[in-house]
Amino acid sequence: MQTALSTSGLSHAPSATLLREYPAARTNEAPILGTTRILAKDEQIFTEGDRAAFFYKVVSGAVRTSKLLSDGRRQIDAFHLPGDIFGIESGEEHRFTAEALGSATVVVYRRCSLETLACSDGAFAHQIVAAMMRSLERAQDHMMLLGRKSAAEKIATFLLDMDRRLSDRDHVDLPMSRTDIADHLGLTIETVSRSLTQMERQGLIELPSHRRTIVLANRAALRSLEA
Amino acid sequence: MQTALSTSGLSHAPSATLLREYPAARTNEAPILGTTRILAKDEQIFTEGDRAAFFYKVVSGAVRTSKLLSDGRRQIDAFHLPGDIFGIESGEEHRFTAEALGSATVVVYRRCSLETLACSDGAFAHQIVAAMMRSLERAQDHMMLLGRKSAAEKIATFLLDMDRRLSDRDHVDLPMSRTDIADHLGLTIETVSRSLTQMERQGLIELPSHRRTIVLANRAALRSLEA
DNA sequence: CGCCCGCTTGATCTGACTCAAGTCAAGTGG
DNA sequence: CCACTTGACTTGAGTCAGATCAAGCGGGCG
Repeated sequence: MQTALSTSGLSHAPSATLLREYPAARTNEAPILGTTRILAKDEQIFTEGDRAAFFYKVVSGAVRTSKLLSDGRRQIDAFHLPGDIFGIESGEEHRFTAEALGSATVVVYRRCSLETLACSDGAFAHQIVAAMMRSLERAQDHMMLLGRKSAAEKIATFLLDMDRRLSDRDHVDLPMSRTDIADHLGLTIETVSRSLTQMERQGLIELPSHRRTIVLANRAALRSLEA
Repeated sequence: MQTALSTSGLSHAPSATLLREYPAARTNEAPILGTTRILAKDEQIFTEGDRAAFFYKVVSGAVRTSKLLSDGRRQIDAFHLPGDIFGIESGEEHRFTAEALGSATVVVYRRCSLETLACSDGAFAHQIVAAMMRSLERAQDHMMLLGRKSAAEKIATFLLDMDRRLSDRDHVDLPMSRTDIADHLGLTIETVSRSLTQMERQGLIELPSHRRTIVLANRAALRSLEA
């Protein structure tokens, strides 16, 4: 598996760079090598209950990790954007399903057990632990949102978060459907739609195409709505 | 680094034993020493924004960690029971408030930075990482509960979880108030109360004293209610 | 060949109505 | 007295059903 010549200028992590060496063939940079995998829209990366032999880092596109209840109700715990690591488990099995939101590319790393991790190369271990901590912090903030915020507050928080993580200047191009947003925020698709429409009426946002581009016209007002 | 002769018989963790050496004076057992601290009911251990110089393990009693919204709405992210570790942060500040539920005892450990952690003693680091992973897994399961479960399902899940974690045979002695339960499950105190009353009417539980003792009369039915 | 048009499809939006959970205000009992 | 329960009423968000919008497809035709 030969790596493309140029991964030049691909700094996709907004925060600290994690695991720089995603091209598969770059040997000796880290104790664990990664191979890239290209995914089609909605392609499944792993399911709840799968043996957790690997973990992943998003290179391009976006990934959702979700859980299902027996009757089909779904909770999307997180959206993973370029630079984000997902699929780390302490047990033997994946506790989520991971699917590509659109077409996407991920790097696959062989799982290292927690024991191995702690003893292995410090810098590498540190990156993994940092990714875990970030997941934990996001999950904790999200519990506040799910348990205590109103629909409008949830949407405002979500939009500002997406803006921060993937803003193209003044607008956000969401990689996910309304259904995904609803299942992430603990709402229904109708409530998501109505909230967005109302925010547009109030001049907080613009929805130019009835699709996935959203212009944040008044970030300050959104922030005050966030609660 | 000498290991102690005897960390005799003090296994309070229901799961894998973590950090056995809480008595303060036992030197040289681990790279980080713990001193015990005794807390009164509702005493604050740290608040959101405090410098995160220490982390903690519950010895006896119970602790809640919570976040507040500007208008006072509260979300309790977790209850910590004997053996549980809380207060680990990746940043410089605590992101939660921690308070004792009743009178409680905790061991205080000096914080080690993530960098130090990764390089330090393998067994110790492993215990910390395992505690973080457990927090993450609990948070993830709790997001499913907060986002997608009904009031009855939330209560059933909560009761079974408490039963598992501190069951005294057939009944549970809850260490927290209805208000705490409500703020943990994303409900109001009235809804918690009504749900419990209804479960009693249906014969799923018994509330002998109108207080914090709950008899789980029909665990199987509770489990099917859990969704 | 390339364009237009009608049809289909998938996603989103909207309106009318329902209901689970919240709010407010008394009780109750340990 | 304080934590908890209960009842009466309200409401935010869900459900159901249908409309709208934007793409994509395929065939006929200039």
